[in-house]
Amino acid sequence: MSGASVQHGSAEPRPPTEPPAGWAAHARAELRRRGIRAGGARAAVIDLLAAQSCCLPAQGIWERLRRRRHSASLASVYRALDLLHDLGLVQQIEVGEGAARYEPARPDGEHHHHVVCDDCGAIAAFSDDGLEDAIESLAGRLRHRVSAHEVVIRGACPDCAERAAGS
Amino acid sequence: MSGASVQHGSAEPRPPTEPPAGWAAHARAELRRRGIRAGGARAAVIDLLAAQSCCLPAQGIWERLRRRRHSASLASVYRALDLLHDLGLVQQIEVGEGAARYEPARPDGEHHHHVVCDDCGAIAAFSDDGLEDAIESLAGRLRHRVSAHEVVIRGACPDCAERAAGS
DNA sequence: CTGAGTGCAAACAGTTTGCATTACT
DNA sequence: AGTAATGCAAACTGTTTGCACTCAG
Repeated sequence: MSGASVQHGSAEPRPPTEPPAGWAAHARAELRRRGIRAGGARAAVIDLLAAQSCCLPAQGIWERLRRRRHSASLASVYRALDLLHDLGLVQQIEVGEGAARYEPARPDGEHHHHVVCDDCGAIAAFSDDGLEDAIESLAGRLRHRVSAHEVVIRGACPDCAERAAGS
Repeated sequence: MSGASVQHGSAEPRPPTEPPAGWAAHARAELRRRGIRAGGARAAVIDLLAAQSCCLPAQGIWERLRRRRHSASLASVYRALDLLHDLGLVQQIEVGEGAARYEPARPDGEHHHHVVCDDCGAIAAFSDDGLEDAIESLAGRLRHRVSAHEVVIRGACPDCAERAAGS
């Protein structure tokens, strides 16, 4: 057993993780609770994020909204994301392509990290208990009051690796 | 033992890690080996990076060069960093402040990661064997051909945490 | 009715690029 | 001498902001 040891750890880059079930409702409730309105653009962004699941750049979110002929200005998308991020409802991720990416943050704290293909730039998600444990342990030893962490792994994705080896 | 278990693991955010000893020479040699010239700006950037040690943004590098009245255009700084990064001589780091940061990459592969203060934005370095082990193990289970990884931890730094608790 | 939310366009910051000039080797 | 490297300034990209308008509560 070695590759097989992947069970609850699920270190395999999974196909775009399933969208967090009640996230949209959760987010909306949170906004309402704070007396923040959510008609128009803000609501559209929430719905879209809830449907997608793996991190999207602001521009990507905006484009998708367009296609759904749910026009919203790019500025409003940024504002909505910024707000949701401040409320801890979405996580902002930097994979180093200049543009920030956003994805819903599950209320239960469950989360994943990302592998970025050196070659084609594809982004996949993975989660690994061993990694989380190591970080938790580390967090206890740091003098910082740790609030979050982010891991980015780089490497050729299966397809690109094969293509490179093949030729 | 708990905080004391920090030995070779050195999970403590260390004061700006000591600059990698012969890095400048190593970098220069590597350039020469490839027939790449390194007078002017490029050399200045190498020297500066070798002296500093923890990640600096491009602008910061440029400013420091100015102060040393070693004028070099910002464009050249970016070009130099880009080149060095392509050659694997410097690592590019994104801590999510919009600007990329750069630091010398040690030839022996030894490296550290960063903790960013949520409050004041200060960046500290740390390294942790447990974390590295977990990532190595994880890398083996991924289907990607892993080439690098980057961990960013966020949280209040000791000073800010204390200040927040104090008031 | 009233202010929070939105759209638009202009402003910004970081980074990249074209081209003429400089200076290593 | 010949060519890679540099400087300058303009172009680009992602993101933010000011202001007038609109719509949800």
